[in-house]
Amino acid sequence: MVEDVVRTLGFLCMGSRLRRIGERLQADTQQVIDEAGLGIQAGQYPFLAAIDRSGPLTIGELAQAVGITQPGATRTIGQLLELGYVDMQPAPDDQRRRLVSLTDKGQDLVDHSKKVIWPRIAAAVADLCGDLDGPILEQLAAIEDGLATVPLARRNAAKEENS
Amino acid sequence: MVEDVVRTLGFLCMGSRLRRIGERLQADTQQVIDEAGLGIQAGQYPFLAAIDRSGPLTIGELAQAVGITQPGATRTIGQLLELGYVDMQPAPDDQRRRLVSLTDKGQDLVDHSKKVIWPRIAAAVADLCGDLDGPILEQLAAIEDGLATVPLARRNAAKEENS
DNA sequence: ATTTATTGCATAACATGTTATATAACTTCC
DNA sequence: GGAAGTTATATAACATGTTATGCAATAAAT
Repeated sequence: MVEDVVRTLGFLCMGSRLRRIGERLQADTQQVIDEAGLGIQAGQYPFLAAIDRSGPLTIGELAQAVGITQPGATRTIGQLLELGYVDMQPAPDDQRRRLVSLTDKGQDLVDHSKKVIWPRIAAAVADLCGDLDGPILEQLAAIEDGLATVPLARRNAAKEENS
Repeated sequence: MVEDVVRTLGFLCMGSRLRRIGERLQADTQQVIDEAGLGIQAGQYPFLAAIDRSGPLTIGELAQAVGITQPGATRTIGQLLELGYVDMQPAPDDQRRRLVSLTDKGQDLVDHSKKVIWPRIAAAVADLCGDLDGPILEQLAAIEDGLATVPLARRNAAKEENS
């Protein structure tokens, strides 16, 4: 058994730690999405959600909304275009800007996700860390331990069993 | 001004959120390292720290210690070999395993880092989130806001000014 | 009005994580 | 003691983030 240095070093490795947990959480989330048979990546959802919430947005606005850089947004939107979930058109008043909107297929996916998948994911994550409190390092440890014990995809069933 | 969807969606986008914050924290950490004139990447430090703490480790043990997959460890150790901070030799009893140890240069870097850089980084991160408490989503919001207000690299100076 | 600066997006190059798989070295099991 | 399985590492292929930079469209300046 090897010591987990990143955990041991605490604040010093906070960046690595958060990234690592984020990656695991997102991988677990992906599993939930896949089990539901939806052909989409977890990282693409925030883009669809942003448009659903705010109406058509430009690439730059999407990058801001999702909190990544513009080239990253350009790439993900390219994927969503390929998948047929969004549509892109030059803004009428400014030919530089590209307005990205949901297609019917994209809106259907969002509507279905809102009903079926998003609540499930949010509930599973809430089950994992919703009741935590206290210093962040302790909460992160609890989250890592929790994920190792019961993966996210098993956390809805567990809740339902209790009802 | 565009709404931050990832923040708005809370638990639903927790994975993206943690990753995003981790990436920013690590970028800020890198800045501190660069300002100190050290030729090393933030993500390489945990490997050096792991060997420093536990003595020579194999690639697989390093991967475990740092919490990434083995190919990732292989690559980072390759970089550290190039940089001359570590040395790698087949284990005497098992030729498959490669024992990675610190070179003198690597040990010097670790010793210097322990004295000068690591406390600085840990203090800056502690300044950012050490006093936080409460639900994780609130703490994450505070961390993001805090980073946006005063980047990590400015957080030691600020502390020292008060003394 | 035409030059100059700025803005918005695309693209290239790179960083660093992942999964899948090949290969060599050890173990196991008749 | 040799065949078959297992383990440790390396490598390839891919995902998804970044920075740097080019180009076209717009805005600003003289």
